[in-house]
Amino acid sequence: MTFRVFRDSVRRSVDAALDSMGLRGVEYSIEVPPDPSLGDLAVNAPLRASRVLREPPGAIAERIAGAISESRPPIIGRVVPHPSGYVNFFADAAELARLTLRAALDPGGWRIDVGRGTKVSVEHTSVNPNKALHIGHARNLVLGDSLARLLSEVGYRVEVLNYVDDTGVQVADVLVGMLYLGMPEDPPPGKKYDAYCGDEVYVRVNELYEARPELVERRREVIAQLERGSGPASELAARVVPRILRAQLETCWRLGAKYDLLNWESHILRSGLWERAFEVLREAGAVRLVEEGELAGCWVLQAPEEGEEKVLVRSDGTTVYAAKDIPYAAWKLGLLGDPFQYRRFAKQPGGGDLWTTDLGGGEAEHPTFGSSDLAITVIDVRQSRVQRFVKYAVELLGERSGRSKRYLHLGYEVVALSRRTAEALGIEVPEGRQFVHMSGRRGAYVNVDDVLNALASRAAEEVRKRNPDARDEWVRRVAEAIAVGALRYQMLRQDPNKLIIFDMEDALRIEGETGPYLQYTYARASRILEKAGGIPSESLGELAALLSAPKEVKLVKLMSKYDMELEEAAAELSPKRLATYSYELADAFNAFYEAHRVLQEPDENRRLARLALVGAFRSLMGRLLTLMGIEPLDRI
RNA sequence: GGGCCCGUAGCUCAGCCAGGACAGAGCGCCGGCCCUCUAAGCCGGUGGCCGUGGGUUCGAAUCCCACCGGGCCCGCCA
Repeated sequence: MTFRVFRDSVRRSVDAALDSMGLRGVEYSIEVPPDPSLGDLAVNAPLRASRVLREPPGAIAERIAGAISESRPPIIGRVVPHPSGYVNFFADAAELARLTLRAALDPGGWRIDVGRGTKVSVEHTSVNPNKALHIGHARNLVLGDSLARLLSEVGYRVEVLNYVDDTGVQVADVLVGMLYLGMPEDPPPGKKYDAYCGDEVYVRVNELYEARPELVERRREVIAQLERGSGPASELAARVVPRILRAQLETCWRLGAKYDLLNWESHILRSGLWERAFEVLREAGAVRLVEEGELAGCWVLQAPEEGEEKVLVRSDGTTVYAAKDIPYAAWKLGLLGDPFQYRRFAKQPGGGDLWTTDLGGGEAEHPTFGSSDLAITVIDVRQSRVQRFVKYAVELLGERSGRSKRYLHLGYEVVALSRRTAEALGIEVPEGRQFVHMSGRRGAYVNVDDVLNALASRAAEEVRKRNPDARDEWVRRVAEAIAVGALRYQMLRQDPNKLIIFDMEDALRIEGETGPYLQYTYARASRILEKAGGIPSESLGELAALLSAPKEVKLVKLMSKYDMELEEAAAELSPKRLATYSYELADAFNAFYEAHRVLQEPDENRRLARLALVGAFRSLMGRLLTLMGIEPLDRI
């Protein structure tokens, strides 16, 4: 409500000026000038108008500026025509500061509601329950969790889902190892259960398939039992899978993620949802039985482009993997009713229950799940093709039921390992390649827990250096928060459609554009406020006018764009923007911090004004960090 | 063969969707700054025919086309 006020005022003033010059209807854009010394906003109307008027842009700029200067609202300061054909506008610094400080310091202020209660489900993480999370999964989790936080902040009702593929090949591999190869169900002492199953059992079993082909047959039987839900493999799975899942969740929670509900593939398989979806798709003519050719006997989905088709039901009557995604997506949007019961699965750190679907007797009282207006699925780009079919199918189901429902695949590129890091792990890197893809089956990956542990011990050194007398418990806790901040920021700042080449040495950096830099800056602000004993709450208006030094003004301006930045980030489903904006803010704060004293400022009013500025910064940075799932720390 | 994504400073990346005023950060490298608000910081310097070639436009890193280089996807696997 602050920079936006300025921008809207500029738009109104320019419209009025154009009107008075007989130029109504000239299209122009409002931009940010390349150099702040030119102005805070620039309008290119003169360039556009010069085509119509056949007059040099510079001259038109002068006329427009003249027309505006006469009567302008207080938020608009100077209006400066530029010979290049722009009219530049300066916000009135005092007015902008007043509005910004007030909004930022008001705990209930700056509420944004573009979601208006629209229900959105965000599915993320969804790691096969047979191994520990590797850093690729971390990218998924961080993207999804940050997006969920962001959407919730701007007024959407968000439901976070985590899909558990408990009937797939990957789980079956682990069960094969335990059932037929004598691998113990319990891990060796000190080994986390998900890491044990993934690093040892899963990898070993996959090594053996080639030498012992009969194991592949065993696996087939295991999968059949899992789908049916009976037999010795199924009984073993009932113990092993939840145990792995809980170990994975420890890592997820460690990273700050929260979920509302676990959706189990086995439940979806037995829910009858697929049969219902299939029925509707067939009636709609989207699915057809192929009569001849290679695909004879298969039911295929025809979509979304001409000639593209995807087999959903094999000629032997079994369904393919993609056919499980469709009923799940339909459930998310409430298109086929709700066949599930629900019960509590776990208590999450920081409060809040994690629920799970159930097919045999849930709890009588439970929140309403599913039935979202928009379903967002966070999965890597390799799934794009399948996701297009899912989107097509489920949106078709929506149309058939006369409801407007949307399905969105939020894709992102995978995380690969740098040559240096891969070689350090003993992974062979082909000549000429700068990176290598991770592979769970081959054991070629970097676990999230290991990265966090390395980061935490690195951070602990630094924290200890600065706080020699602090309690170990405090140092440990702060170092952990810094480790999470570092990893989350790294995963967030990169554009989702760019491959991340993970390098361990690089990842352990906590200087420069990193999460810890933001946390450090936040702590600086916190300490000033702590020592000052509080923020002035009165006469903010007069105090704000004292913030006239360039570095103060620059910081205020950046902060004044908070709501616009959030809305933009939400509209683009781009939590990355939060990372970029936060870094700019921290940068501006540090520049201010180095240039001006706060506590030692001799002029009392100026001191109070700066305190208010620091308080406003701390408040906004704290909110941004929280949205990114990075813990704001008052002291580090 | 078809489709999607990436190519900007030695390295890692912003900026591109909604085209404009000298192309920005971080890391690295060189040189400065702790006089009690945390130097995980700050200031200055170094460094780029924005992959190539066409086109559209008064104007292109940004839009369109072609090409080159790299990645991914195209299974009755999951």
